[in-house]
Amino acid sequence: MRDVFDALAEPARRAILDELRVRDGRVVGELVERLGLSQTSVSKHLKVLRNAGLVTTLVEGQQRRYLLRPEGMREVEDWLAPHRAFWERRFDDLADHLDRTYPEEGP
Amino acid sequence: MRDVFDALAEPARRAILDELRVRDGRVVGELVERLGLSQTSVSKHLKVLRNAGLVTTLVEGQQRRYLLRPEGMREVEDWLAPHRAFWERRFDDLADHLDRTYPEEGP
DNA sequence: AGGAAACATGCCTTGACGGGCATATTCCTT
DNA sequence: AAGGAATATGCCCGTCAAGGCATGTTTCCT
Repeated sequence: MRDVFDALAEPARRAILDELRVRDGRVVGELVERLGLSQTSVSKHLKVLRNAGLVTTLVEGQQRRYLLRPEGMREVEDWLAPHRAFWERRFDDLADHLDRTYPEEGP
Repeated sequence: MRDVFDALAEPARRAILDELRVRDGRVVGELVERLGLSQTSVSKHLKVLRNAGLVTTLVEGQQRRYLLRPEGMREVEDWLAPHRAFWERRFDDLADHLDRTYPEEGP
């Protein structure tokens, strides 16, 4: 079972997530058509996304509807949050520096 | 040249970034010691991180100091932002639902 | 100058991943 | 029951990444 970061490393998988974000609850066929990938590929990528906890499946007769699972992003968010804090502080420092260097002005 | 998501997929590389976040500007030897990885491995991971734009090198004599490059995370943030918007909306919806289902109460 | 320190890099091997094809599975239709 | 639709999965193959080892490169020290 691979983790979330691993799942997000693949462009096709991010594309699938984007597609679901625009319209959640698509069935495999729709994704295949919209992304121009093979059905095999899409199914496999969906499996990875499911194992990573990023999507859920809803069985509907012979088709399966895929839904985003927001909690799946939690792990990413948790890792990213401290880093965001770090870099925002850095940008603030830069802004301060610029303010002191070019008071009341832009560079 | 691999992209940021690819770079972040490797646990060792995230560990390096964490290490730099705690104390920015470490030299390779420090990272090797603190992470318990081989020097070869660390150097290679640093190369990937540099190519991804996540760190910069500062040459200091025979050692090289590595610094976080916050702008590198931009790509991740840009991709993530719409998704965060999505899942926060979902959580709000869930909260609303709970509020209507258990008014003035917790479940 | 000679040697050690601190990193980087080339080579090799192993393992994992993604793609495609064929096939299995499940369900619907008639 | 039979056939077809919608997905999943097993297998094979090519590619690529990660780890380890040895070696190269640059810089410092004496």
